[in-house]
Amino acid sequence: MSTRPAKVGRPRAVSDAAPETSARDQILTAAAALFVDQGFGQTSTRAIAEAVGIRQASLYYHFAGKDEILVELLETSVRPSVDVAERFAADVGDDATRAAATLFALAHVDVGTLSSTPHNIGTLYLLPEVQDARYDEFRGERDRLQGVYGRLGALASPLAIPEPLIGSLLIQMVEVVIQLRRQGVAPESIDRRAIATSCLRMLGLGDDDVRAAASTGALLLPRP
Amino acid sequence: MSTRPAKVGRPRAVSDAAPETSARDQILTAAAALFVDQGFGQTSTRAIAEAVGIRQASLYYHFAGKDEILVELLETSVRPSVDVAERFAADVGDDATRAAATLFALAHVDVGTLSSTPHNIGTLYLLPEVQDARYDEFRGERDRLQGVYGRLGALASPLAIPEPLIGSLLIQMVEVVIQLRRQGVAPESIDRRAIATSCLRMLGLGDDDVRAAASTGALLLPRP
DNA sequence: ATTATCTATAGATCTATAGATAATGC
DNA sequence: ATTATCTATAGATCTATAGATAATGC
Repeated sequence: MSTRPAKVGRPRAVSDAAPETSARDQILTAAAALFVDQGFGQTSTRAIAEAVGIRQASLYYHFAGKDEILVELLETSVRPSVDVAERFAADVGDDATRAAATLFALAHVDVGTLSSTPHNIGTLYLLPEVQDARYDEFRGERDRLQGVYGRLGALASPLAIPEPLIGSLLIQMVEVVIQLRRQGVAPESIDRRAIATSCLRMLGLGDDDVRAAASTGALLLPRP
Repeated sequence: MSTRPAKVGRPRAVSDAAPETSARDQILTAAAALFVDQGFGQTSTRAIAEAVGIRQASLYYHFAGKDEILVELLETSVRPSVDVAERFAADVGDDATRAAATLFALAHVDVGTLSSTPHNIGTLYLLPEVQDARYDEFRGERDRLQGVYGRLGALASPLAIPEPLIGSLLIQMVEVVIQLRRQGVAPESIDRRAIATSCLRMLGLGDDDVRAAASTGALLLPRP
């Protein structure tokens, strides 16, 4: 049997439910769950601390305040998506067929991510508080993600839809997952392929092109 | 010159900026603006009162609490949409062509409504607080709206996308307006037709069918 | 008498800081 | 000595109620 590493610092008053996880991560997880279902302003530092099993004041050892917790949650949720998107988009050049396949793959991955995230964390982006200047950096990353969707979509589409609208519409379609989960749909039952192909159809691709893009795009997906 | 009607009740300490509007409506408007851009939990009753130009305690003469204000805002924002949707959908029968035209018209109207609403009030639906049982009735109305979109979409589409996903996707596409406005796009510059036709393409309609549905659907629109 | 406001305030938070304490590390 | 917690609390809110007041209505 594994003896767990002895812990530095005064022990908690309430015994630690997840001793393998760092206190910092425990806080992030608890806060995410609360922000998502009660909102940011409605969630007190006390409620977060209680969920973790520490005293309210102990939060401040790890974070300067509630804001900092949200900043961290937002950054870590969007950064990986942007990285994937820019990696995918790098190889596309200006080939419409390839753009369509890449877009399929990107949408498929993002739908998967949004589906499997622990507490429907995607919702955080919808919080009104995120409009505040405090979260500019996060919104900047989001804009980059939307830019990638817009460029791929404009390239793949035979139509002349303005690029900013395309980007917004595509992201919006992918984020239907957030609303489905809110409505109680089981994350495993969400059909990634159906959503990704809907994106392609929205762009005006015909049946055959959609099918081709989906097959080629499937090859770009990470090993399942 | 019009002499405005004498006012009952103790006068306000601060002079009334919009004497034509009922206090109740002034409160709703001010609260909507604040909820939308700071969030519900972050908005204090004091802030609302201050925006209106009354004392914090005076709010309670008109509303039992902050919740009641949000309830009222949600109800009045969704009810008209549901009414329009059900009126539109009533005449469709099971004719796919007619369903497509009706869906075009419905999407066009809703995009227009979301575009022209004073404070991007559509955002309210995205507040996490709205998940609470307190707002069940509102969510019920929303579900009806989504149901209409789903039925029309399923009828119009040559594909076999599951109806619940169709409804969610269509509403989601229409609500791209909310995100566009958040991103600073001018409401007048939002292209209703482009969004409504995107909905039809997403369903798998070909170019000709989309064009036909848009022309027929345009006839269902209220006089502009 | 009724209406719509006001002033004042109780009681319940909530955030953030100061300083103590109980572990391990060296 | 360092780390991660604790206890205690100041000071700033915030919500909701009680009761007074300044208009109009009858």
